[in-house]
Amino acid sequence: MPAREHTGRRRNEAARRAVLDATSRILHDEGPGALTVGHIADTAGVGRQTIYRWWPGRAAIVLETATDLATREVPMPDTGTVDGDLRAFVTDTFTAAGGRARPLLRGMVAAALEDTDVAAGLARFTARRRAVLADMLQRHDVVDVADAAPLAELVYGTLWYRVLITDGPLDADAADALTDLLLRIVDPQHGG
Amino acid sequence: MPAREHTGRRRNEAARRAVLDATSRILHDEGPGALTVGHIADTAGVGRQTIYRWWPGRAAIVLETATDLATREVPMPDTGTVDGDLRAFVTDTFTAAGGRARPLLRGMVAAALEDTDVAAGLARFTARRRAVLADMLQRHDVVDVADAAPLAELVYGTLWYRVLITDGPLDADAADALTDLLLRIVDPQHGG
Amino acid sequence: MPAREHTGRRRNEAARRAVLDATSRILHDEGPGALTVGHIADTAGVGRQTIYRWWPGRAAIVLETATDLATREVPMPDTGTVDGDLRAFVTDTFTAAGGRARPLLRGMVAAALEDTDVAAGLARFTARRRAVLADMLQRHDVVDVADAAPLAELVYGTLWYRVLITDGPLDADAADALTDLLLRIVDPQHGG
Amino acid sequence: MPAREHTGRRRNEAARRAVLDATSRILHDEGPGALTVGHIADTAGVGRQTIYRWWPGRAAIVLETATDLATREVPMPDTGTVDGDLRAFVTDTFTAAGGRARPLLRGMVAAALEDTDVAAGLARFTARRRAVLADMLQRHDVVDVADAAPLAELVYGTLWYRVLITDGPLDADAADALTDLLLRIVDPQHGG
DNA sequence: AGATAAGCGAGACGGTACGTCGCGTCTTTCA
DNA sequence: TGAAAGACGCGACGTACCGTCTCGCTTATCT
Repeated sequence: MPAREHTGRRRNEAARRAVLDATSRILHDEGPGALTVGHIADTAGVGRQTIYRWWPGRAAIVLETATDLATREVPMPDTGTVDGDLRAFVTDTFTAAGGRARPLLRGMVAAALEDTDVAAGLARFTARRRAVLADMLQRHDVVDVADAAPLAELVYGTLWYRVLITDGPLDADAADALTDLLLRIVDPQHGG
Repeated sequence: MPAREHTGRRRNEAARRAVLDATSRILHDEGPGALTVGHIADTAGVGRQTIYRWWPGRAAIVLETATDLATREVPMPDTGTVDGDLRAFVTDTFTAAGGRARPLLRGMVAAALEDTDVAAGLARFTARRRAVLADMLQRHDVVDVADAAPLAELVYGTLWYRVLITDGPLDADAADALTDLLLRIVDPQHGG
Repeated sequence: MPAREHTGRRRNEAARRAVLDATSRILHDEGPGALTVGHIADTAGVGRQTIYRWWPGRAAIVLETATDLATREVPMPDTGTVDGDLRAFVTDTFTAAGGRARPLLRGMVAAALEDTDVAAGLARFTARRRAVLADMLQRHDVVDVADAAPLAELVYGTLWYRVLITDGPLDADAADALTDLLLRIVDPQHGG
Repeated sequence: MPAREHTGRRRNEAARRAVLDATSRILHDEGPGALTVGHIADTAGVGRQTIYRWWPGRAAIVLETATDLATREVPMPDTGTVDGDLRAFVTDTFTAAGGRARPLLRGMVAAALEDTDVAAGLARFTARRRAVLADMLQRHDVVDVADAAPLAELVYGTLWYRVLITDGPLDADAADALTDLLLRIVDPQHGG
């Protein structure tokens, strides 16, 4: 009586999900030190070889786990104003990153720091996120095209800084405070 | 004729320096993957036990190496204007972090991500750096007390984001661009 | 092209043999001081973990090596007389122990002296050897049952004494001399 | 307040005794695995360097400890008969070796097996003991000169065999049994 | 329908780094 | 000035993971 149906000579999608879930769960519950390939395999109920068949190593698993999760979190807001859109986006982003995803983000950077391929993947992933935010900003004429990218970098710089360095708060209040600050760049009268 | 004088029953300061230097050199020349305790010991010409006698593990060595180095880099500027002081400080900080110290900073975060004690040390270290910058900003009346800390966080957030995530530029130009952006918060007319 | 065929998830018997052979060779060629687990592993072309997977430590390897070897050395003689059988057995035993096996026997005792489990194994091994000799003696009526065991002990006592303490000769002459002495116990007229 | 008076520039005899006593006590109470130079030094209340000033290493300490002890144990009997003298000598020797000295003897062989100098010392020591017994036997005309040495070897062979291999009994009964056996060699009528 | 092929859980394998322990040497400090 | 204290360079210990491999099985696809 197998715990998971065999799929014969086709890749077993359930096994893939089990690996990603196990990775996420281990990082959250037991910390990054417990994230070994063997432990992932055992937790997922999967053979180690199955992991190496589909991922080049532990780092790649973390990257895929994190990107899989992060992509389907932050929707694109449309409130009609820069203020509203930016505030909504930053709030969504911060609360997502500050919650259950936080250990995953930390794990992703740890993986990137010891694997250049993963570092490249992380760079690509974050570039995509910044582009989304920059696009949103440019929809509003008040923001110069030249300003959009730097502003996006300030948002994500603050986010990662708190995730990685200070373990600082990433909630609605933090998002509001940062939004206020950024709006004083976008619209100088704002902070008046 | 020993390569290094014994100091009898006192800690050998030369051995400590050799370990920190070896750590810095390995991170810079061979990358983080080569930073094993055994390799540090060999490079420093030191027994492994000597390392474990004084440091709890590899992570702690990296932390000490980085803090040792980083503390004696950025001097306190005094040009008389916010613009001048901030620009000078950010430029010094960025060029320091963007040069030889970059692999060390990356190593420090890698170490912090796998050791809570080191994470606390890193948090303390970075808090000290932010405080220095915030103090500087507050010397100028144009900056509200409440604004100083957030501004400092934007500076270091950007710095670490580029070091860790995007491997982005950290030079005088990058410092200028960021300074311009921040001055639009400090002094709304500036960006006018 | 691997130097040794993998056997998948079954124990690799070739690796086991390589370890035992390496142990024997090291003890003989380089002495007991060179018998470290790492050196055995390197000589056998085996990972250290493979050794620890199957043996609790160096001592157990030596025990297995020695018993493996010693068991298939001394055949059971059958000349028809006590004199002939005893002489043949002692000669075979002495020449075996006095030749290439000598460093192995010394190593086995060294191992037993630092590991109680190995000591028990050694006791069992030697008891078996004594029993073989005692059985042989009892096949001849001239020897009382009560005498067989003590006589066997005299043989092996002498053997081990020379191996461990005096490094004395263990050859055909030594075997003859001891046999003569023992026969004066078995058959008082003999020495007359 | 030192536990032991310093003696200035002369060797401190009390320290030597403390080391030998500590060695004996550790071997007896904690087993051979606990016999490290550091532990001897601590137990003796002596600096490690003091040990290395007077002994070449751990093995030499064990050798000296054991010879020191063993030499002043077995007196020379004189009952007037071979039977009486031999029985008394073997009994004294066995009970001495079978009691508190047993771990010391085992330690001495362990030391000899890893140090050729100690092995030579042990060979010398045991040769001396055999000579004492052989001399005693030769005082009685019934024993041929040629027989004395082999007989002595049988006695000590049995002793060490039980100490090192079988952990067999070494008491008055064991001594009696062996003596009876040997007397059948010395005097063929004896075993009638 | 039987043969074949690929994925799977399992676990042994050759390696490498870990952190600890003991060795024998060295210098300082104390009495 | 000998001895305690203890740091040092060295190297073996036993453990934990890594990434590779073979095994014995299951299921889908191809003849």
